[in-house]
Amino acid sequence: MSKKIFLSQVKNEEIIARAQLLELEPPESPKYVSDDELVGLSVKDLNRILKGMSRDDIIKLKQRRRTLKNRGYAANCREKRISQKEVLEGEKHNLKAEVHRLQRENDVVKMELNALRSKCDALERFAELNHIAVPIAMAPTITATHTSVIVKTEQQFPQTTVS
Amino acid sequence: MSKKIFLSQVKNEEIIARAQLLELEPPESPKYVSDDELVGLSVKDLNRILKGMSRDDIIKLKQRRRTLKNRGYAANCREKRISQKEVLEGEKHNLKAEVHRLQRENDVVKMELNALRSKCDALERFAELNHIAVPIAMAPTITATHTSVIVKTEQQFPQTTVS
DNA sequence: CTGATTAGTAAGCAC
DNA sequence: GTGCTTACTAATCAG
Repeated sequence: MSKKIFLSQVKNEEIIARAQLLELEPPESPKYVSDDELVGLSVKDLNRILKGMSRDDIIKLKQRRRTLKNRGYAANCREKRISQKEVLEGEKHNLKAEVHRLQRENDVVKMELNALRSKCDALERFAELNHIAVPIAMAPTITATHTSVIVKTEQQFPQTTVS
Repeated sequence: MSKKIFLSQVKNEEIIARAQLLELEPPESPKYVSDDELVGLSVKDLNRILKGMSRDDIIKLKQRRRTLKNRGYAANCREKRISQKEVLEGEKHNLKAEVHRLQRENDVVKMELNALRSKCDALERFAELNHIAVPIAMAPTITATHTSVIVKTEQQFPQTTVS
């Protein structure tokens, strides 16, 4: 990849050539207006400069102003396009990070759930083995029907009844 | 929003004018080559056509070919740009969907975890109230230290010992 | 008229 | 020489 050097700002040497092409006064003349000046001029100031010029020169100067303005608009448009792309890429990057964060969080919660489930199962088996009847509110219930959860235990809860 | 109608394909009426401007034969002449033909020509076929032409005409025809090629390259470049943008937007959309899916899954798992935690707590309180000693493997342990988990119960587990 | 956007053109670069 | 990308121009549209 080499650095691409494109035609961007008009070279200084070209200013006179451009002015001559447009039949305007070269930089030496007080009537000469540089590109930067011309685009920056307010309509009021522009008319002040246009005073005393021939109709032809007025049309040409106005056209040059329009062209210069268009040049700026085009550059603006390109810059906007690039920044919009960067915004999209940034949003994508953030969403990717969020997905990874949520996946990690999910894994942690699922591990906690599995650990707690093992413990709960053990308590219930302990109760059953020792013939301890627990209140119905604490009785084993089948809750692990969510397919979204990774369940490593195939243990089926035995139904116990109140004493 | 009105439909923008830009200059795209060169109008048929302009072909002759363009040819005359380039000092080439108009469509009636057997030497005439249309834009589509010219860009589609292989170098071999191009040279066949160039045979017998003046040096000037050769240069001009080659330049026209290059210009036509550039027109296609530019269109191609624009199309690529917008398709890349669409790809980015699609990826962003998919990631958003994935984030929402993971958030829902997370909520489900957390609710299950909280429910199971309540049940486990109740079993342990029941054991303590009835002076039932459980094996150390099932003894309450403080596991809810993960800040990522929404815990609605501030219940602190009492430490029990083996019988 | 001003600003934005589009297709086309030429220049420059990489292969 | 071919293809791509860039800045620039003119045309066209919206406000």
